[in-house]
Amino acid sequence: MPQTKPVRAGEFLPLPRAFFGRDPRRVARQLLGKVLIREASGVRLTARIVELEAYLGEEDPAAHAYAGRTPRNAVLFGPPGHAYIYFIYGNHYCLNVSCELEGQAGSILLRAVEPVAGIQEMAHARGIEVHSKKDWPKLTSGPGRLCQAFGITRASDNGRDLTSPASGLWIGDDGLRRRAITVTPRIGITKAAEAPLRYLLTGNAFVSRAR
DNA sequence: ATATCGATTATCT
DNA sequence: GATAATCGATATG
Repeated sequence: MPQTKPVRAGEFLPLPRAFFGRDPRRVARQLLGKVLIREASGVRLTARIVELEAYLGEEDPAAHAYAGRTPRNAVLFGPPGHAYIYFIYGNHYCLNVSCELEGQAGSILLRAVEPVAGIQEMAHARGIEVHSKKDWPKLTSGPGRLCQAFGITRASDNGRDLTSPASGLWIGDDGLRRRAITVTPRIGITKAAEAPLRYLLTGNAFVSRAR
């Protein structure tokens, strides 16, 4: 679903529901280069999506939906384009976007974004100081980091509609034409660890590093 | 530069 | 009781 309508600088168009109502592998590729937007109390944070992973639902042993629908993963079984947020390792939140048609439970894990606007607000939320651009990757390079930078928690944001600017957390298109994509195995998992389902912008300095 | 480890809780066995 | 789609600190080369 390529962007055709021109967009003014700093302006974003929301993505239609149908954008997310497809195979997570296709959605993942098309989501690279799009922009995550948070608008709360008059402040706007934006960051470009540079790394993500596809999870294939009930057929994917690494997916939270593998064991079927539970209270925790219910959002994944609902309509596409919504935020599924989970808490991990007793410390961190991670943000997913639900994909595929209702009843199927595919999703995309956002692993890294490149800060565009609201740098100081992100630094404050992360509890760190950024003195120059070389510090920016510490803000949002990693699934836990980007959630902290954007103030995303399960309590505040699970189930949010990411296609709607009114929700205060959404994904927009500014018309940028992305460059090449690199595909690798997913990071940090033990089941189905070899499947090539991690997608990143080739050469981008804000992707998370393998641990 | 890489390696190892502790934090801290929801979820599952 | 064990594990987990992580991170930051510390140790070591």
